[in-house]
Amino acid sequence: MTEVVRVRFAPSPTGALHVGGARTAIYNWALARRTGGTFILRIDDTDAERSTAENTAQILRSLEWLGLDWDEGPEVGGPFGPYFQTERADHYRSALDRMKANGSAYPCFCSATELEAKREAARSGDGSAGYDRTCRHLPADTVAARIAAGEPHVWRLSVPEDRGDILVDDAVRGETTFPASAMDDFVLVRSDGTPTYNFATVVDDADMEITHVIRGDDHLSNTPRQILVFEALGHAVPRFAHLSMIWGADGKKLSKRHGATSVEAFHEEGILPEALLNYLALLGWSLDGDTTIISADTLKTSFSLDRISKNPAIFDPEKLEWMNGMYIREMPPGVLIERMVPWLESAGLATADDVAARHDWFVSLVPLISERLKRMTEIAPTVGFLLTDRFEPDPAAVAKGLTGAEAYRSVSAAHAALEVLEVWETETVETALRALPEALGIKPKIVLQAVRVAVTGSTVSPPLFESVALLGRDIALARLDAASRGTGE
RNA sequence: GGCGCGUUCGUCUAGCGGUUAGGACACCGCCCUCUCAAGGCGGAGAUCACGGGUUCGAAUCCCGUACGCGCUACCA
Repeated sequence: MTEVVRVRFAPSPTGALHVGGARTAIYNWALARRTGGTFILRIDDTDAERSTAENTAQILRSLEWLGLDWDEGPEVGGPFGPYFQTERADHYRSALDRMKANGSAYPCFCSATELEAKREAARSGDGSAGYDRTCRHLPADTVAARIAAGEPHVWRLSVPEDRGDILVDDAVRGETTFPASAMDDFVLVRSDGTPTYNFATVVDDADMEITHVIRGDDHLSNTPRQILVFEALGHAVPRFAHLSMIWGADGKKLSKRHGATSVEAFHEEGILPEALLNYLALLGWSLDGDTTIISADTLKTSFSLDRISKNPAIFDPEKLEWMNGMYIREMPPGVLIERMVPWLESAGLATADDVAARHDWFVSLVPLISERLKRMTEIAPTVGFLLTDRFEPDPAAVAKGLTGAEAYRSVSAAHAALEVLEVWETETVETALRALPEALGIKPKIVLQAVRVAVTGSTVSPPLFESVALLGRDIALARLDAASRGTGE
């Protein structure tokens, strides 16, 4: 049986796309891509209070940034639209009509205070189902009269009396059964006519012919209820896969306290989309237990539901950062240069035109810095001394490496040695500077650190000789001269 | 309270009856070295939550306990 896979990611636009949602999206997308199926994006915007168009737009941007393209949904449309729940009222209405017709839904006139009391009673009693089904067996004419009179009412699911325990066959958890007795006649449609979550998602999943529901763990307990709705609708039940939660380092729900949690925030903090994708994919799924660097292409060919782990995972920013560094290091120079541009621009160090104009210069810069970067935000600080027109040595660095008689002698000797170079490139610079310590009778580390601080303004920098070469004769000499006189440039 | 899920190095995980319990991040040491990194080599780190079973043999199968989490809403 070769069934066409149709999966969906259904975020609620009540906030930005956070890492938990992103991982859910990744798994859905990966399964669709690996199986040649369809990845659907649906916006669960039924919470009118908190849903905003801005959030929706941001979620779409985050998904795109991660490289998760959807086949049906906002902006691309598709044959099963609309893809915003708020635009699907007629679908919920007709689904309810079908359920009214087959007797699987009934109106309930109980007031909020009555329900509260019933809940109390149920909970202090044997703990079984919540609602006591008061309105389930109301005479038909009574019901008709009360509705005609405009009495407020909700519509509830009529859980079949003869329904046995409900089996959820979950791709990650295996088979779990829920006693039918624990299922109450929950609300499908509110008194204002809007559908509840458990109703709307099932109607949508059924209408959109979703075959696999991959979502957060928090929905596992809702699944038997949803299965009941699928059955009432006479629709086949999709396959489920419930993902464990992602926690913060303290084992608590991930929140701002733990640093960045939204995809957008990681972007702003210099994390690469391929690194986030890789890290998140591996947080709860494994290719083989040994491989840690996994590309989107690998995901597309090798992702499978049966290698998703059951246990909750703690989000580890350090590993993400390490991974990000890996991706930066392995990136071809030309590509890294392109990716650097926005960061250079926002730091005011260079424009795209500058980079294009000195392309070769930037290409030779890449190997000097790429193995020193963990985040794109570190680019500006590490190359700033090469590009800035307002060179300001770090006072602490000066105090440490450019203070005292030996340091000053080193710097002026360096100036003298470099000044006479006929060819200004890494090799000649290196030869000239390496000869200094012996000539001056000063330890190499002292000499070179003094030159480093003078030229880069810091005790920590890319390789010195290369840096001096890239900086160019005029600027390098000017900085050495300034340093030897203890003034600014 | 009821129902459900989860529990392997600090962290992410491999493992699916017989392994010296493997890998990765982080950590420590050494090498490399002009700083910082990167890289190489090595190390420490897991009584597989606990207690009972089943079995010749259990991290792996069964039962229970503890702890954590979720659902139990006219939230999603």
